[in-house]
Amino acid sequence: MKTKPTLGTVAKEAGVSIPTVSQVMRGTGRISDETRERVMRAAKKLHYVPDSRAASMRSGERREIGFVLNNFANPFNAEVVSGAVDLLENEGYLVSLLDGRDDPERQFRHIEVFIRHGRGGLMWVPAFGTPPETSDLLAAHGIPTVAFLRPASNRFDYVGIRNAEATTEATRHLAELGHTRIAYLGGTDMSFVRERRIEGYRSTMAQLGLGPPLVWPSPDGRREGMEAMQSLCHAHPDVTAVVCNGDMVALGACIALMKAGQTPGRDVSVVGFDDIDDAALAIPPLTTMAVCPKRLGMKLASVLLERIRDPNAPASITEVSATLTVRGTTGAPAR
Amino acid sequence: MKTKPTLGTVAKEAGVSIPTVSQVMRGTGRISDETRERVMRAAKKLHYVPDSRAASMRSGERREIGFVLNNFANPFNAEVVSGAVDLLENEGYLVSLLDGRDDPERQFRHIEVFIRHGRGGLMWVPAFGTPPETSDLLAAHGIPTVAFLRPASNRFDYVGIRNAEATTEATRHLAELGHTRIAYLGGTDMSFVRERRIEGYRSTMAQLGLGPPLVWPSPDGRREGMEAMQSLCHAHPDVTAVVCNGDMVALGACIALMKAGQTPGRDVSVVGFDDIDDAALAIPPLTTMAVCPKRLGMKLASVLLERIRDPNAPASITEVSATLTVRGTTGAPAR
DNA sequence: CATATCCGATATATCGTTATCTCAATTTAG
DNA sequence: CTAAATTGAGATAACGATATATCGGATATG
Repeated sequence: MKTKPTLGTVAKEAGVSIPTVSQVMRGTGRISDETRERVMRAAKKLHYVPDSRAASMRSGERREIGFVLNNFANPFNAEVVSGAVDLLENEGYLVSLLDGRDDPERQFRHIEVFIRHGRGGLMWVPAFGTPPETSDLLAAHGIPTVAFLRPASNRFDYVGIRNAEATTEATRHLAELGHTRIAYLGGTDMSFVRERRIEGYRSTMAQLGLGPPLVWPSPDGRREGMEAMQSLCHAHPDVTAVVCNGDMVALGACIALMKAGQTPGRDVSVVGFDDIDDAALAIPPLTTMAVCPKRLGMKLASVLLERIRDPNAPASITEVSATLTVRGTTGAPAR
Repeated sequence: MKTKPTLGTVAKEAGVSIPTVSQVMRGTGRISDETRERVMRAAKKLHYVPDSRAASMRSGERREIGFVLNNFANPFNAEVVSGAVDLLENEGYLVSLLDGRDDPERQFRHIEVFIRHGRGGLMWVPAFGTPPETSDLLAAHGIPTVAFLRPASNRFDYVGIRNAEATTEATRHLAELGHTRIAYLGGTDMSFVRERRIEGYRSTMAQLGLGPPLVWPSPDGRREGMEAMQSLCHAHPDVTAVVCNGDMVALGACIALMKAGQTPGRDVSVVGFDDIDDAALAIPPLTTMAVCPKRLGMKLASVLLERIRDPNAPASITEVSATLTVRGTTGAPAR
């Protein structure tokens, strides 16, 4: 048993022609019950599995999807992926993932890899500074593509979050509790997402007549958030509340506070963003702008499916709102 | 620009034959500098990307790998994947993931999907109760396969952890601190991994003359671990230390303790397993049996690469040790 | 000057499928 | 009882690439 079973070997085993086996396997054409039976037996005996690469060459059908994102390890992304994969799997699609690490050149190579390997659709979180080259490549191959979180080009569908609206709500929530020195914590470069979120924060600070905005950068991740919060507290001890760029940074900020003997929600208030699974479980549980990453992933996948179904429809824009979810890390400022 | 560029369209653009373009793209054969130049220009202009499906049909080369695991969301798995993907990416392979959810039937379908889509190698965490059918299928297609964590069949390579050795060390550590009522927390069905870990725990308890072993099941995950720990504490308030089946359960157990006003490492000691990134960051930081998931993933990938290189070598067994990493969640029992 | 060698490119067959067409045998209609 | 329709299957040609063989012409060899 060394050679892989093909239509040919099954046909020989069953004593019929190759097209006949093909038709039996797909349930098309006119086949007598007796022949069908014989072919099925032969296929089972040889463990025949059709080769979808060969099939898709001829038929043009592609049932593999690529997903380029920027940080596997981030739970927000993991949950988005899980939602998207669930939906696509049900429709008979196979999803493969590549980590672009927010590097435009790396992303370009990854997209090329997906095209090379015949993916019939792409989901993609475009890195900051993506060259038009990348979009041209996708367009030249006519690959159904949905940009996620950051719009890449108006040629593609886009699924994202109403960022400014969310940070506006977060900032207002803190102000209503009585906070006046509110900082923005997290993110590094001026990515599309961060820009919008800071915009919401800034404009609300100004509108409410609160002090000058204070933006403190931090890479994504629990440890990084912890370290950034430590340096922020050191540099600006008067800050009593922070709006965070993401839950991981927020959880890190809480760790920093607790290490310094302070209690999140009492001494300093913290608002996260995303509502990853761990947010509700943390001690204290994290107040956050919830977007339900799993649902977002399913939305993303369904937009892609629609695009595949109708490649000529005009590019769509889908934005979902985040909802303020008050838990334990926000409260009135200490006297 | 609607039709996807192929060797044919590039050949026409450059005014040469199809095989010539193919040779230029792959850098084989004898091609004059002038022709090469012309072909390259045409390829760039048309955004040509070779179709690896067509190529692999003819050449037999497969550079796609499948990975069937059982829980995307678990950070341990995420880190293993990240290690494996890093290594395979460098060798020019593309990895796709499917979540088998520990269901043998689902796994069988996933493996079939991977075969159908022409994967040239497979990494696989076999579900408990995998039927011989699954191995037969893989064998019939001659697909290089490495079983991860649980050996599926002696036909395949296996990469795993010395589980019994690790829980022996964990239990001994707790006993040396003075604990006598030590429970085992986590896992549900009697999977290969859990069986071995419990075996190490049981035998050490017996060897040290400690009370009857107490095994308390829990699904994987922070929340589940928390709930299981709560019920364990309720049913057996005399337990002063727990050996956990994984870090997520251990972190959940710590949350349960803190919610009950107790301090992990003072009132009750907790030992995790895996050493995921969050373990060191938790408050208090988690004592755990460290296996470095990223390195493990790379090991897994390298075994697969060797298997692909030499399909006829005898099946190998690779086991790595976990090392006790003492942090903040273990200490002498309270008076 | 005839023959052998090498260079640069093309012709052709093939991988495992599916789409389309053909075709003999059987059934139905008139 | 002949003509038309139906049935069940096979023949053939793609899909986009690669492997192998071929081939004219330039160059080198004896």
